[in-house]
Amino acid sequence: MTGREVNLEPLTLSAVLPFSLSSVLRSHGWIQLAPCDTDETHSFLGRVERLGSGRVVEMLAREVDGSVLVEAAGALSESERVELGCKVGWMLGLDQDLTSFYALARQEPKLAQMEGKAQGRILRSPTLFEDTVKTILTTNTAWSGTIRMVGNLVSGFGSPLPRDPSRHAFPTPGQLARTDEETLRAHAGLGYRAPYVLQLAQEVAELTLDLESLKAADIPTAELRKRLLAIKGVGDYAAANLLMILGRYDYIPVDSWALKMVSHEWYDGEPVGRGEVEQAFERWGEWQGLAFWCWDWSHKSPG
DNA sequence: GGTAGACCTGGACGC
DNA sequence: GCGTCCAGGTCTACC
Repeated sequence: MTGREVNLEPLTLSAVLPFSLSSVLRSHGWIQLAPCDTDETHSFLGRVERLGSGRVVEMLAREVDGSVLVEAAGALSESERVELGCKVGWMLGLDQDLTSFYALARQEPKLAQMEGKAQGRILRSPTLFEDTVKTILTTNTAWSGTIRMVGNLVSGFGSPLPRDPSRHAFPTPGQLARTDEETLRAHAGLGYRAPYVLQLAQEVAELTLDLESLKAADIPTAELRKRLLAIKGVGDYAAANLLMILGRYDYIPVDSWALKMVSHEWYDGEPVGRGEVEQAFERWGEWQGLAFWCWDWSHKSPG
């Protein structure tokens, strides 16, 4: 990221401690997906963001003395500043309090490092819509495929940054809803996932699906999971992944990587199934997804 | 409720 | 360079 013109009116956000920006950015691969941006040391979160007004801005968040400083290129109105602050606060989980989990994690050598490193927050997108699309695009493909598909969506359908039209924001539901299945399938390279993404975008754009309300829905995790599973293209793995993003850790996103890790951790590399993964973390109850996610695995997977 | 096959793409591999 | 095989979750049809 070069030639960044970030200035004017920085916004300071406080976080529930302990907090580490680099720990959040390293929490999973989302930071590698467009339109997010960082450096090798994960010292900042950069992003091209489309605000509610339709204005597209370049934002940058840094950690300064345990707080988060948010800057945008160009002056923002007060409402735009509030919106940007809310988005960054949600993305970084600044109000998440993991105190009770850390108390349990201290007793487990494989998790004891978490509190000291301020681990446990999982990087989110500003909207659950974006996270759902990205999660669908992680299924049944290699990570390189996910990067490619998300990149195609952003560059092909997202609003361009005025001062650098080669960079784009993540497309809104309306922008994706206006395209068609064949374009998503062939040109964006989504393959069979195209109808899933298109249907999701159309339902959100037409307000028949209120995804964002699930962020604060005061309902049991099992009910929340049911609603996520009702989305075409979202199965057990994707639902568990989205629940983790929503701060619900009752389910484990069991994918092929999870099976491999558990196999090497407890079964001498012998093949295991979903049951063995769930059994391994059952004792963590409402925190099992987070314990799984942050586990210090003995088997180090390449990449 | 469980299972098999199809879906789509990129990468690895053999020729 | 080309063809084949495989990995990766979810959906649908079927039992």
